Amino acid sequence: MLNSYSSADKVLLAVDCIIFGFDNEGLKILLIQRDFEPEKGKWSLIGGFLKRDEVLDSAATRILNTYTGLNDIYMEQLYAYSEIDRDPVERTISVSYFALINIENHNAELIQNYHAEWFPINDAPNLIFDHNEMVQNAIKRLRYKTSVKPIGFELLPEKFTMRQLLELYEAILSKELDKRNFISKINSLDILNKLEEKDMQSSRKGSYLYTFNKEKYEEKLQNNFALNL
Amino acid sequence: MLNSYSSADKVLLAVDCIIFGFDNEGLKILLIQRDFEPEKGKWSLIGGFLKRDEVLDSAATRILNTYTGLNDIYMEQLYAYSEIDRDPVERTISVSYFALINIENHNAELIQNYHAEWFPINDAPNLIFDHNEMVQNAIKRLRYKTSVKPIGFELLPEKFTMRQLLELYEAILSKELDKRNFISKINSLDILNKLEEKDMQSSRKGSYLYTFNKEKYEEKLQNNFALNL
DNA sequence: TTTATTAATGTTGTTTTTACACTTATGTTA
DNA sequence: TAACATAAGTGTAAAAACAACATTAATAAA
Repeated sequence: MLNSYSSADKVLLAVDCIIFGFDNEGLKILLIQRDFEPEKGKWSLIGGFLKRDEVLDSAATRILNTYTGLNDIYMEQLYAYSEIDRDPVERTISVSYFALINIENHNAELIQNYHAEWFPINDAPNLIFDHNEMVQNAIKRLRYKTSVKPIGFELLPEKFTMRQLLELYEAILSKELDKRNFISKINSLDILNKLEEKDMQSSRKGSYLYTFNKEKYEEKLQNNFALNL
Repeated sequence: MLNSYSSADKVLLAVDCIIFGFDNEGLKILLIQRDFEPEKGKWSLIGGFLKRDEVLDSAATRILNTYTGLNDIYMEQLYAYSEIDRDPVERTISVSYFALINIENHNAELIQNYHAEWFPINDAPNLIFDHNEMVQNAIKRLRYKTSVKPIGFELLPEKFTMRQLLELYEAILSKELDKRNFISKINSLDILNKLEEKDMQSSRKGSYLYTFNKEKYEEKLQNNFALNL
């Protein structure tokens, strides 16, 4: 029985993560300042190499966990980048993943130790290799996903206001949305719980807080829907 | 200067192609009967290994060309499959690509020599490894693409009737479409040329033949659109 | 000339989407 | 404590898109 495809070439396989977060300033990505050559000191996506006994999804979650301390995060494979000289050191194919995290949840100390930092997506530094392209493609995918899955919620704190949700969608789609139409569309999805509690930070009147209805949310995650915003 | 990431593991990287075709019997995929171990004699997607000095897209077009003789075919990268034992011989990550070809154009002799064969998508043999899953995901992607790009046209002969186009879309979406609504939606895209010429095969009356308007077609390829069928 | 067959064509009711402005609640300030 | 300032909350009407549907037209064959 054959036990190798001996004539075929082997390559390094990397995983790079586009980690999206959202806070009151807008949509951000988590970047790291490389502390090794090549391109030491330059900004980069968070990444690492696939291990021999590891599945790509596991590598992505391992890498995310290493740099943020987070587990059980929504991640999705995006695309394999394979330009010959994309990494000048050695032929490396990189598979990109995107993750959505609540920006307040991550381990701040950890990311500080790694020289990682959040940047607004429209005001991020130039990145090494083909990472700029990876980010642009990830944004596209995020926009698309947003329209077929109730995915944006991963980015918000547990309790949030309608305004926060609206601003999140505006940041993802980078366009203004009509407040009333947005609210009625979201309500028609029927995945939110309106709480008694109000958030008094943002206004005199205060605005109601919402949480997701986990069950209905999971249900919608299964069956795609169309959310035309 | 660093010239290797010496601690990282290397793996084999394969490319597997889901090749869609369409004829008067419906939507089909091109499969090959393996003539090497493991799983010799079983049906499989057409695939091969990435070479050291080769980009994934090139590998995909090389493989497609090898088995069909075709060049300049629309191909798109889909997904990287990385289960540890997906290939029992050796750890292999496979990147799937899908291609759309006009079933009458390929080199029939070539595919015969390779023991390749067209199968209706709903009546294909069981495939090796994770190839069944790859095919199912490719069908999903094809359906999606169809709704945002005028992509299905790649599968038709140069001149085609509205009925053929309708049946192609019905096959891709696997549902019946209303003929009149379909035609008016297609016409609203404004990417077809209606010829004087009629196809007299299918009826006494004959039905007008159409070609794509290349320019407008290219234009639509840039800017996504929504085609809700 | 009749017949049989498929092609071609438009309208209407329903649903969805968009555009749009005033009132309410409440903390702050005079 | 009354007026004020601020953002929250709410509904409707017009326009656009969609879905459902049946008749006439062209031609080859009988």
